[in-house]
Amino acid sequence: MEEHIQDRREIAFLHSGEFLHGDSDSKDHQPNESPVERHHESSIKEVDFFAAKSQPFDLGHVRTTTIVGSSGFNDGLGLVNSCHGTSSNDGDDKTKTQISRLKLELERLHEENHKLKHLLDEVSESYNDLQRRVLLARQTQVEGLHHKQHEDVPQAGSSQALENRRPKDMNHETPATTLKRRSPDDVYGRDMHRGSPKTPRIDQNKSTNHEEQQNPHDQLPYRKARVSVRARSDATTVNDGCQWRKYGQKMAKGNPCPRAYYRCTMAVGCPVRKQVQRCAEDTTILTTTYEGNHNHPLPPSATAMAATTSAAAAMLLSGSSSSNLHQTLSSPSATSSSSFYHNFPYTSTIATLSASAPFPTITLDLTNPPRPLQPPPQFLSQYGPAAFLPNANQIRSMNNNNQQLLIPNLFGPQAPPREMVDSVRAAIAMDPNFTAALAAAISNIIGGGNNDNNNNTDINDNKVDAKSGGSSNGDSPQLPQSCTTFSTN
DNA sequence: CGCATTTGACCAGCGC
DNA sequence: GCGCTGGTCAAATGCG
Repeated sequence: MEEHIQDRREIAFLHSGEFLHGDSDSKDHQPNESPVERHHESSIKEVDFFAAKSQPFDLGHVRTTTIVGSSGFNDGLGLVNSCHGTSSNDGDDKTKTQISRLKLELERLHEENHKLKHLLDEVSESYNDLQRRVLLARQTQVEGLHHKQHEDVPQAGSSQALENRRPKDMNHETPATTLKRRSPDDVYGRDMHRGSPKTPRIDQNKSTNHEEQQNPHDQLPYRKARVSVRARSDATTVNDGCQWRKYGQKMAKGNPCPRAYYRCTMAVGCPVRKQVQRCAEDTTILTTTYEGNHNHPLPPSATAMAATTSAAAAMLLSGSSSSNLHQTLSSPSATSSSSFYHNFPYTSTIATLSASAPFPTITLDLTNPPRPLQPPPQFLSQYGPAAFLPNANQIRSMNNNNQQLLIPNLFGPQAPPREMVDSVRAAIAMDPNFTAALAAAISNIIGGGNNDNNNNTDINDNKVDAKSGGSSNGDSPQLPQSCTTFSTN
């Protein structure tokens, strides 16, 4: 992708004829350099190349071509005819000169692109950091509000009870990479010390706590929410564009199928983990539960789903319990939202979060066939047609013990992740509290180089693109946990 | 030989 | 306190 842009840019440059104007755009890089110096440098470049390529030509020839080349004409081949008294060999050499100039320009442009890429990375990083702070501020604000509103009437078993638990977890429990016990930093530390003598865990916990006290940002409950994806697959795991390493397997209670534990190995210390388990009732259904946030650039095939699940997790963590969501959806006072939800086919059956669930979990059910429906005009204009492609299904509540908040079957099993992204984004958009999360997701897609082609093809070719570091999700700590990737098999 | 997977042991949280 | 369960570790094993 980036190569394409680079090539296009270079081709455009060549077509523009600007390369014949000496180093016209080298001003950008060396603003303090005088025109004389630039011209001189241009000549030197040519002389050096010539010296290397063809010795017999004298400097006068070279200077002549340099002057002509700098004069502004944009027909390189015309140079041969315009030179008096030159032989056909001279013409060939001058053509070679032009080619060499082009090559030099290409090299310079490659270099420039590299610099720009680096600059873009820095900007993205700053942007992500800022975004994370905004999310943190919003989250803190919302949680403080909820605590004030409900501290007199704590309701066990309600989603609010779960909400109230969160600050406690934030302060006294590590964000637990291992879903409970450990922080991402802890994991990183362990990985870094792999092979060294095992240290007592209590010491590790101490150091972790110390780090958390020093870094309040690390206390974000980034690992408190999970995103589950239910999809039909015969493979042992879904192909989500990331590289995973299995580190454990357990027999879970109430399910004859073992649960496998994977950790992301695309980067050292990446805290993202996933659990894969087949459904007991229907073994063709594979449930993949993601948790954590990638701390490394993602391949293009992984970016879309990462944004989706990040947004979903952000929805859970932004202070919006499912009850709030329910309220938002059903409230007549919710102007645009309610009007939208009257047309939204799967909003009426959103399940509620229960305190029985150890973590707020949002489930994307991809197992049911799609059902055609008509999007409301305002939705189309706001979110685009992709958000309402005819693969959206009605929400269904799962009657399992986890009492998960369910996003309904939004997509068919072979639906492109982009559609998933858009649909989930649309669902999330309905709660005002999700704005920050939504912004994070959208910016992730836009800024992360999300491209539809990649996503759409990757979902079909079923190949892990783990080695390609193309699109950059950037360091995405701004996104709440459960930043994941996914594509169906 | 290096890396990934397997698998039994271990640990922490939770309910009784 | 005890047992159950979920989750992780790490040595053993398999594979290319």
